[in-house]
Amino acid sequence: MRPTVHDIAASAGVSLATVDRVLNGRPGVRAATRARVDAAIATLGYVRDVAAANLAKGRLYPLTFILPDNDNSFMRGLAAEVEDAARRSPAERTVIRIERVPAFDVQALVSALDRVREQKPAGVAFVAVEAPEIVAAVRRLAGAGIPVVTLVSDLPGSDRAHYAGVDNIAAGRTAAGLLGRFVGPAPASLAVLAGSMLVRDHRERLDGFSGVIGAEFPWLTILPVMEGQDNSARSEALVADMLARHPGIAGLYSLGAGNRGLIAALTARGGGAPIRVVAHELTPHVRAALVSGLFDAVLNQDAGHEVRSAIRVLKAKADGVAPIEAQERIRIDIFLKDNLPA
Amino acid sequence: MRPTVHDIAASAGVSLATVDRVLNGRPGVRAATRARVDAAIATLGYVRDVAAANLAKGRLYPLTFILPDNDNSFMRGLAAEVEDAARRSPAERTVIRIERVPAFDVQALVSALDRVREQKPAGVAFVAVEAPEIVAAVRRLAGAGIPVVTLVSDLPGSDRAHYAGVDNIAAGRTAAGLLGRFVGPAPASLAVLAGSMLVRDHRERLDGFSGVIGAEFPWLTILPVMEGQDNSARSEALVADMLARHPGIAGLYSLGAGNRGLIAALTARGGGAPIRVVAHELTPHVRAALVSGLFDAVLNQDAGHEVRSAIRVLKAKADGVAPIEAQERIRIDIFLKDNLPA
DNA sequence: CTGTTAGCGCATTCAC
DNA sequence: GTGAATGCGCTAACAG
Repeated sequence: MRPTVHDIAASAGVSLATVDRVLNGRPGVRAATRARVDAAIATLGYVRDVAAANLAKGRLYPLTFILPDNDNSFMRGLAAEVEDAARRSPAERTVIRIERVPAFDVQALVSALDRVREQKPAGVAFVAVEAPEIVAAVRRLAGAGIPVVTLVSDLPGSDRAHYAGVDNIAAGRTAAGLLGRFVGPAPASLAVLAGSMLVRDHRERLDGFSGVIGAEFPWLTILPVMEGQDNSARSEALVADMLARHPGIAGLYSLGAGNRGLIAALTARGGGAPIRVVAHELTPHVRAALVSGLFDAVLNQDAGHEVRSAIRVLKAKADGVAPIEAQERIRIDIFLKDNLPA
Repeated sequence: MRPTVHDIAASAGVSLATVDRVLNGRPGVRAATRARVDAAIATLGYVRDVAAANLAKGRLYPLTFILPDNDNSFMRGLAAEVEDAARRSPAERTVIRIERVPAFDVQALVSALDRVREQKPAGVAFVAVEAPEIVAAVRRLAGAGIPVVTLVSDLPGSDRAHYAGVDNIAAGRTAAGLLGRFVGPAPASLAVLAGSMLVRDHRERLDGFSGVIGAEFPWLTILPVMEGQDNSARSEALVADMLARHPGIAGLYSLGAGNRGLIAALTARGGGAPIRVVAHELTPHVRAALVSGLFDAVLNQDAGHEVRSAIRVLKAKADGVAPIEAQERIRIDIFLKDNLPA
């Protein structure tokens, strides 16, 4: 049987209350007494029963998720996962609030972060936009003792406690490793379709991609990056134009959203030498393109994992305990048509 | 505030004990009374606090893992993950026992399963070997009300409650999708190194691989499968011989263990046309081969995920609740040198 | 068939 | 500074 507070109280010759004071580092215990209790804890190998402690405290974890009101498939899926988690809240003693902010709007995000801070939640998760004002807002939260987790897009150099998202440089490198092998050993050119070079994920993916192509596939040329603003119509026009002007394109890396437009342009093109395509995020349209053979591979981040991980980490931080590191690393999932999930 | 058993007792005009009987489906309650309680539960939107229930029950989950005493890297890693989980036991109310059995020994596994059944654990996880005797032993466990989870290798057609492992047919298909694209559009031959066609994982991987090569890369020929018995020396000899006799080999799929021998044979070969290699399980040797460029891609199953998933599922089954499906699907991780985990 | 009561392991009043 | 008593939400004897 595991030792309980009663056992250590008896063993140290003190009362439950004193044990509790020592356990929770509260004042009002003489150093000598504290030492006796600590000794008992150590020799008995006591470990506190967190569930019982939470029950006694009636502890809840109010967590706030700040999500952009973007309406692309990925963000909708992310929001759905948060709502799912909210549905499981009772069992996990969490109380999840969702705040919506306009996408890519630094001021709106700053005021959301400040507003949320007033609610004094046990933790905050948000999709970061990179700006000094945001770094400062996160610092204010951390200063108020509220742990912050960045979701999907990180904010390096800030006081965020954790990043629940993929390594985007590795993602770009991986895309290059795949595409470089797919197009073969003959000189050819590669097109890149991004959303915007202003967001960190996209920049990192491009950096990783360019680095590996340059170093390991030097016979391949990367054409000037198309910035489709994650918008389908714009992406379609850009890609159609690019395909018309560069018949030697053997591969294409789509590192942002707006894949509907890309698919349309590729479909319209019809014949010609095959173009190998690697894209991001397994949305329904992308999935269809994979199945039809239009896309060759898709790199995906599992929004459900990211959300559940963010919650686990925030709870752990709120309790002052360490999360299981290996469990919280978000993988880059690679899908071919052959390993699509049911 | 969430409604408690007291609230529904008051609302239904009965005592706590009756509420508890209804909640836990125990006998000794008149249908009419039961209905009143159910109604109260529904209208108040009661959800039971599992933590409190477990505390009251003093419930522990004795779980037994039966692992083969194989000493390849993967199985050692798996065992280490189980031991890690055992270390976290107190916090999760689990009591984890590990039983070792000789690898691939049906009789030993059967008697282990029967022996474990006598201990009446709350659940059993084991690496299946396919045999009717094993199916029968699992049936006996299920008959005794003990949920069984197969780990790494499944036992279809048995009463196992869940399979914590990857879809090996999909893995083989994925390997084919990668290798087929890697070797390019010219006729060539592919070599396959397996452990043994007697184990289900390996058969399934080969089936998936052959299917996709035949259907989508018909210009590629699969050479007769080499069976290295997951043994390095034997694998090395087989591969060296194969390479010497078939200079047209453009790709190799290693679907079992024994990769040390494969690496030795490939290294000894030296020059010649490049051979693209896809292998399984990210062990230290395989990782090094990936980094050096000898291997192109590795399919991996995360043993830590599998163990944690098995535990979650067994606890859920023991409680008679449904696990989060999406969380329990074990993915096929694909690694290139570009996305190796730290 | 139903109700009363005493805990599970811990935190928190309030006295001493 | 320290201790005794009470309750968190639920289960499990034991009475009736």
